[in-house]
Amino acid sequence: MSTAHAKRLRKSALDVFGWEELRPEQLVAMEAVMERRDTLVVMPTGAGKSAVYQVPGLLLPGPTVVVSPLVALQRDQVRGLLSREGAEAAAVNSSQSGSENAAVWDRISEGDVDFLFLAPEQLAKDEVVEQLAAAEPALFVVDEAQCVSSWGHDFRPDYLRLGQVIDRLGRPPVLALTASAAAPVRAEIVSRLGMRDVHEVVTGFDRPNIHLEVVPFQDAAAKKRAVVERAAAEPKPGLVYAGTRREAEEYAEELSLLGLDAAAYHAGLPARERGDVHDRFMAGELDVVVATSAFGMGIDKPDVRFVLHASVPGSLDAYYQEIGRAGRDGEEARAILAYRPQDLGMQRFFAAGRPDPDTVTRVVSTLEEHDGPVPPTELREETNLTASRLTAVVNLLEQVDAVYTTEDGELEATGTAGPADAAQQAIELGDAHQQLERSRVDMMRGYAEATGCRRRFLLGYFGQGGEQEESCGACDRCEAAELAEEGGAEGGPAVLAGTGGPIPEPAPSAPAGDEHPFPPGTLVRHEQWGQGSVMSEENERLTVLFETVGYRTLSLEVINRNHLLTVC
DNA sequence: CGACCGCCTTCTAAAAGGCGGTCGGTGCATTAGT
Repeated sequence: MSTAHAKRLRKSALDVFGWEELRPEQLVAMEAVMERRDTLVVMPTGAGKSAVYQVPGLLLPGPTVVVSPLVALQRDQVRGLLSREGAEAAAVNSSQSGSENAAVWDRISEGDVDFLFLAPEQLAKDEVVEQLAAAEPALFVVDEAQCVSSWGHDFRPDYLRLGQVIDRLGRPPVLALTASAAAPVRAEIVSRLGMRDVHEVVTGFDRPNIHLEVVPFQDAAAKKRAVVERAAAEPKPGLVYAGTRREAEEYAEELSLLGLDAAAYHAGLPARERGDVHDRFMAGELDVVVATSAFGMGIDKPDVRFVLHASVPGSLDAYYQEIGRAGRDGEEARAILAYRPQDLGMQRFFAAGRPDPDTVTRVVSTLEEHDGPVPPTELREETNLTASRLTAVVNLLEQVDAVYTTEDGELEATGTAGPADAAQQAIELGDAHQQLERSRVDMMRGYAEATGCRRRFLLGYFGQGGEQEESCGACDRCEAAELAEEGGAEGGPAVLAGTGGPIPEPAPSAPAGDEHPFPPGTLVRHEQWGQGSVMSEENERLTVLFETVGYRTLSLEVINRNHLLTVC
């Protein structure tokens, strides 16, 4: 049966897209889609993720809906498909006029569109969901699915509502695609989208051609000098990630003064300028782009030689995504993190974004005043909140069953708990999420301050710790360890540029005595923190992701002495 | 959480330090007003 699918898939891949061969993971994922299974695909960019929906999308009867986070990305995706003979694609978004969007809906009702691209905010509109339901989509794709977890909670809360949209569309098969997602992120994608009996296709995370390095600093000015010097010295082209818009502009300015073709990129720039920087970088006309986190999604430039972080990002997920833009061509590339512990402060601040208790209480009491369902727009006026802030609160209330959404997208209090209790529970849920986000910042710190192999730490975080050798040979820590071995006991654990910085502990000499029953991947239970899974081990310490409190690092010695963990 | 800005004070003068307030990252869509 699956071979029949495989044959049709291969034929369509060749006829329409001109692909002679499909990779085994692509084919496995496509077959799952053809069998109408919910499917989660985690593949590095450049591995042909889009093909996983493009090929089946043409074979399945009915349109394929693709949720895509950026309008600019949608335009490229539509254009790419239209260049294929026999593939009809369109988008509905606010960059097009009302009549243009109306024309797309006409084409859809006539069965003339194979692929429709939408942002989640479009799907928050009742009439959009109705028109879509009438077209009976054959497949619901969530592209860049890590956005569900990373943006859904505050920034773009409509991502958390896609599960309900899928319900209202009659639950077509769901295909979620992402380039990187640690286990808890994958679990959140699956649960938020309401995916069932999920077929997961996860390829390896390792990018062995990317050399990993962290350079510690205490002094801000010293870090800045070093970043400029390093960006100037590394082979080009490269990407520098700055923590703020202002820093991005300052670095770009300094690099330009050194005679480099450098440009800043952030969301505060005029759209024209952003497009211009993007195009020049892609065309190879720029040596360095200095950007905030705004730069990256949809960028697939093969020859980026280095990604230099002038400021530490807020999670290893974000860090991995950003360094993953280096060395797509498989040639040598470098990921360098200029690390100041103080820079974590801003990330902790960002991680604190949760609805404040007063707002939650206000929404609850306004809902209670109505004797039935309320349209969200009306609620927005009454509470005087922006759409995204209101949605973030409603998402929390819905999770604690204080609110539910009717068939036509209106909101109603369930009344199962009193208003005060409902608000309290929602606030606690918001706090729990905040705690998790902070623990992710701590994991980023763990990487930056790791004394053992960086790659091992990174892969451990993504749940592949067990498959990795002790030493990768392509990170600063492994190189330092080799040096120390060659030169006897002298030399220390690392040769560090910069001034000062936390003195790293000596590399663990780890005799044979580090046997224990908790290899990465083990499910464990802690008396206080409940169930969790072991993410990584380093330096006689285990990092465990607990379902309720996030990441925690525990010393093996203490675990053993106090019997803290039991294997589930 | 930490950096930065502007204001005030300070061993009656100019510069320096303390203090409080503000800001910091991602984008969709929509609206008001040329």
